[in-house]
Amino acid sequence: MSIPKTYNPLVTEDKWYKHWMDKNYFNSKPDNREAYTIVIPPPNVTGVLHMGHMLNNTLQDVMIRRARMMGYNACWVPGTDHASIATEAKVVKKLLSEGIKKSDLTREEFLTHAFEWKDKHGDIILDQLKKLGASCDWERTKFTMDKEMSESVIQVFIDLYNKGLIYRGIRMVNWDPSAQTAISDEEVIHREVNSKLFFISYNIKDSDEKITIATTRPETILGDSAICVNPNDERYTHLKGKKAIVPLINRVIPIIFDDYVDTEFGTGALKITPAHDINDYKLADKHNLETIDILNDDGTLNENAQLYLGKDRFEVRQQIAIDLEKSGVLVKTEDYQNKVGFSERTDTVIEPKLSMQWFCKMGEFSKPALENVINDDIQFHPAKFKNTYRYWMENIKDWCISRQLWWGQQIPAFYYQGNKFVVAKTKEEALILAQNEDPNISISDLRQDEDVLDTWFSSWLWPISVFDGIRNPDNEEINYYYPTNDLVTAPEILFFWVARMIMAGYEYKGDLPFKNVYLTGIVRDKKGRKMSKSLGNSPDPIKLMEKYGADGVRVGMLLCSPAGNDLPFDESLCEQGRNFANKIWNAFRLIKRWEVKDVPQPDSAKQAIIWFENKINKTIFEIDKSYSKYRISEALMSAYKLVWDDFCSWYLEIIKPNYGSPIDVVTYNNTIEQLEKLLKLLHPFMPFLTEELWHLIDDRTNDIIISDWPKSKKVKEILLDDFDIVSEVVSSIRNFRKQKQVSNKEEISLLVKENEKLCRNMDPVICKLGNLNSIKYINEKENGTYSFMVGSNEYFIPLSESVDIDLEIEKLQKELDYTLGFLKIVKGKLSNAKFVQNAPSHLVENEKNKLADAELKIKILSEKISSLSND
RNA sequence: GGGCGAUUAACUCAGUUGGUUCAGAGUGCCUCCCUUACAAGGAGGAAGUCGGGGGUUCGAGUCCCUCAUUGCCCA
Repeated sequence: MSIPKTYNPLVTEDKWYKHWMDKNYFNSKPDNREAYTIVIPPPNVTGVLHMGHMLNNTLQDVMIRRARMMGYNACWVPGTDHASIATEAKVVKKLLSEGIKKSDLTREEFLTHAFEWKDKHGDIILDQLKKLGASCDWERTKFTMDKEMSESVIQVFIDLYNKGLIYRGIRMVNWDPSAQTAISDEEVIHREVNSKLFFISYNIKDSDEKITIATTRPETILGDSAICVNPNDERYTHLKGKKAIVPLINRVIPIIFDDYVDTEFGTGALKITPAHDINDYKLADKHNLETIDILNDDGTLNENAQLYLGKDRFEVRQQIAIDLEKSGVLVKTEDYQNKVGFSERTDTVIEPKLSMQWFCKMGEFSKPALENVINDDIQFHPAKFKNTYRYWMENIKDWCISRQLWWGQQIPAFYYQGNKFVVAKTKEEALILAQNEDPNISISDLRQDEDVLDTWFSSWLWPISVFDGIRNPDNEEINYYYPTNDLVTAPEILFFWVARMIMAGYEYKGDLPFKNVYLTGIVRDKKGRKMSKSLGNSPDPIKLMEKYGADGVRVGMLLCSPAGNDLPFDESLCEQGRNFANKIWNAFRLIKRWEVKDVPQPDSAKQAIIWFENKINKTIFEIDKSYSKYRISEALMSAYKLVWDDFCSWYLEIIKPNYGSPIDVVTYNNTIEQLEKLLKLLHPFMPFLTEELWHLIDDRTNDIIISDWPKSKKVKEILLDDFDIVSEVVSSIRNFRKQKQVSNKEEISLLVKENEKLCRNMDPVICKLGNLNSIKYINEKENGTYSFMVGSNEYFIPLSESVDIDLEIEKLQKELDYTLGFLKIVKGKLSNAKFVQNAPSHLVENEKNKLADAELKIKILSEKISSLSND
């Protein structure tokens, strides 16, 4: 059989993914095994796969594949969310390009278009995940607007309303004039921008005096209902009881006093615009001021503003500055940096706006949600996020859950007789409730709330609703799969989503939704910028996978991604991943090309097997430990080094038969056994390559994806230590060959003066790797040789040519100096009475051993130097 | 402004309850080698005052204080 020199992932990946699907390995059904469950953080239906998804889903796939191999009933539930704002915006835009305006459509017509769009584009991202190798149970794929998912959402809304946890109220909300909807605090991104501070003077009524205020939003003076100063500010105390006149529109407003005002900022006089600033609103409430809303929903000015009717707020900001200047009331402008809120979805400047919205009370929910994270019932990895979480939970505010959109679950509130309303699942049920209030009401009097619910109001139920645990709280699936095990997500949505799922979990299941939360880093480019579509600095994951193979990209992503730390992505990481795949491929090629014969097993091979079995056992132990601490990149690195360094560079080199010679059966079989273990350890990271090799090793029907995860056995540490000495001896021999330009092909011999006990079992290994014809043990040092030391033992290689004595002495002197320095430190410790008294006895003992070793070594080195000097 | 982190080699990061030769890994860099699995490779090598300063301790990368720099969250 001829095997290509380089591994070609393209031909194997699709083949094996299809095979796994055909065998239905990803599918899970409740049985008597223990469940291991992950629910995917549902990507946005409008999304295409980006590097963040790659990282996130690779991690989930690693966890789920390992769990599957460990014998759990592994279930990874995939799906998407409906992303109301983003999707609606996309659909509106698409319709507009076809000449259709949203306002010309009925709600039903619009939703038909939206679902058409979803059917066409909504699953792109899920198909892309298949390329990555994601072993999701695709039969369970959910969408947050599926019928049963929506029913769960509505049921929860009604339930919370009936419990008094959902209410309707006028509040200052974050208004997105572009999407024309309210959004939650969490969807507002505050950014520092360069703006201007406008100083505007207001006349005082019945006086020649003026009062000057400073604002970054001059257009809002049209909505002013007071000017506020600090009662302790002596500049203004005489204005008590006076009124000011708003420039341009000449509205008369009171001057009020409140110590909220910072005397240092601006002029110390603050204009109050209750309808458009949250702090002003609070002051207005306190001082009973009028509220004048000057903005339309699209961000243009309305008739309350009196001027600039129908013009956009930013246009007005420019114009009003000119007009104020003309009127001589613009005192000055200053450059100013301030933070401005932008919509996460549309990147439009958010306007604080008073409006009637639906809110969900958070106070009660936050208690168990906080407590169970603090006490580690739910563990965060890394734990540092507990602090951030605690802070948020302790300062939590009610959640604005209504959105002025069509794409989403319509709020099940039915109005009648103006603002009276009832909350019910259907209009028919609502009618019964309404008739309790007023028997004369007919169904045609009922009008359903136009708004939909926030998308997060769907996704906070995700771990429950994907198993239908809201509608059927005691069904077999929810009882089996819930609580789920691990959640992998980005810290950015810790509050949006993770916190709220925890709340919903305790509310609706009385239990945590997941036991562990693994928070990934943010994928950044080389310059440290977050990868984003708008910056265009993100590589296309699909192209990366075509170039380096899915396995290569998976490894590349994981190599440098410790939990919670940002990942400065570089394509070279994927290259490293691809190279690793190729390395394993070639190790296999080497083994496979050997001719296997019933010949005696060389001692070197026998020893190598004993050593490598120990090494692999120790590494399995370490890998399992890393997994248990969610240090996935550490687990990968352990496996990487085990394969590359220990298996390829050491083990295979030892057992490799001479060119053209056959290998003995025992060694061969053992090597295959070890290789299979390695492939299993690698499978979660590199599913495609490992499945391919698994079947190239042997034509078999069982697959590696469902094979048993290797179990670590007891490790004989002493064997590993002995091998460390061997590798040091071999390295020294290689150095010798390099320095003296002695070819590897030329056999040499080695003499050993054993000053401290040496394990000789491994000598055949040294002979093999060093290409030695013999190792002889001697009692006296040999002159005229190249020499080196490992520990306190001396090694000599006889030379045909003469030795550079000065160089040898220099080398020895260097080592002697180092050892003397070391001795000094050890002696210092031991002569310190307090150390000897206070330190644990094993440490003192250790220092004594170090002292003895160092003294022996110094003695040997000194002798060598003096004998060389005398020659 | 309030809160929480971070600072260890050129880069990205480990370093557990303070205690072995503890200053590490991977990448990169430098030297040599197209040797018979792999140049997508092999064999070697250099590289850090653990951000600065103070303190606790027999002992500090690790604990405390302080300063500097920097990131994130909230207002």
